[in-house]
Amino acid sequence: MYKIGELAKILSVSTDTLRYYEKHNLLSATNRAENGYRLYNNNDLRIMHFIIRAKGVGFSLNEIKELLSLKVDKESHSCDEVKTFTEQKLMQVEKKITELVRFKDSLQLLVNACCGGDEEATNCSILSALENVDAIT
Amino acid sequence: MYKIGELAKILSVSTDTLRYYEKHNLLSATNRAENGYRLYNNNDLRIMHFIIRAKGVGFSLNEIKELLSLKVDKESHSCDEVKTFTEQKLMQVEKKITELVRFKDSLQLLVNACCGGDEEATNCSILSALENVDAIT
DNA sequence: CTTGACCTTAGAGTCTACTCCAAGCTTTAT
DNA sequence: ATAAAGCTTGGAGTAGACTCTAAGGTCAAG
Repeated sequence: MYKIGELAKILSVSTDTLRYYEKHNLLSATNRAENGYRLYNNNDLRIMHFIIRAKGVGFSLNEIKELLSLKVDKESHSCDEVKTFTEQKLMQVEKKITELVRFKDSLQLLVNACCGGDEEATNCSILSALENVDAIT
Repeated sequence: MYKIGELAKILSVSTDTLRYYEKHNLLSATNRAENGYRLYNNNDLRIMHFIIRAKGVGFSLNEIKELLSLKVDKESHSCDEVKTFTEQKLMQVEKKITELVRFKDSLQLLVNACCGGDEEATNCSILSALENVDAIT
């Protein structure tokens, strides 16, 4: 069990952020100590890792909340509903991956083309690198 | 040459957004008509595509501005400086790709594992899917 | 047994990235 | 020729995601 400050340190986020996420129903501490302190367990840690990763690749907290609430059970969502929603997200993620790979290629091109040789290149920007990638695509 | 409204339509953004980017030095229209209207060309269009893509995969406008200003020339940055900066970004992008692939695997797992069979799964969440992926990683 | 670090809540403040509004000029359609 | 649509600027307003402040309770170390 981690106190809020301990979890925050492990994750390199602020305690305020953790309380903010709780307030907005992304993650609440599994239980509380008798003194009222929040107590987080390893599952909470895992969820936070997920949130941080998802945020890093461009998902909003609302989207992340939706993803976290994805559960197949009789009361809430049917299997088909979850499947449809998830497949949509899957397509989004695949698109992001494609774009990142393209992005990566541009950067790689910039490093190689502009700084590969001995002499200094004088007119070498991310945009001219992108131009080439766009031409290929 | 596109007027601001035309470019906005092509890109599915608002004219306000284009003016906002100009104000914050991400992209200014290449020239102006005699009446003062902004006129954008295909290069501007290309830059906007880059901005939109970069934003979609989690880069902030400031980071994007930095990327766009990457140019190798004597006055501003040396080849080595650009190379170092770009390689850092490259690592960031590679990390994002790894995370997205992992993310994708989780979602795939959710679709397959929870909705593959005929009967309804009752305890099937993105988190249990993630648990498996984490176990592999 | 008190000092300092850490915890609580409630609420205010900040930064980013838009988004909207007002007042006025230009262009296009009827 | 006049109205609607689109452009200009400057500035205000908003949503999302924190971040900070105040006022107070808890706990380990000296």
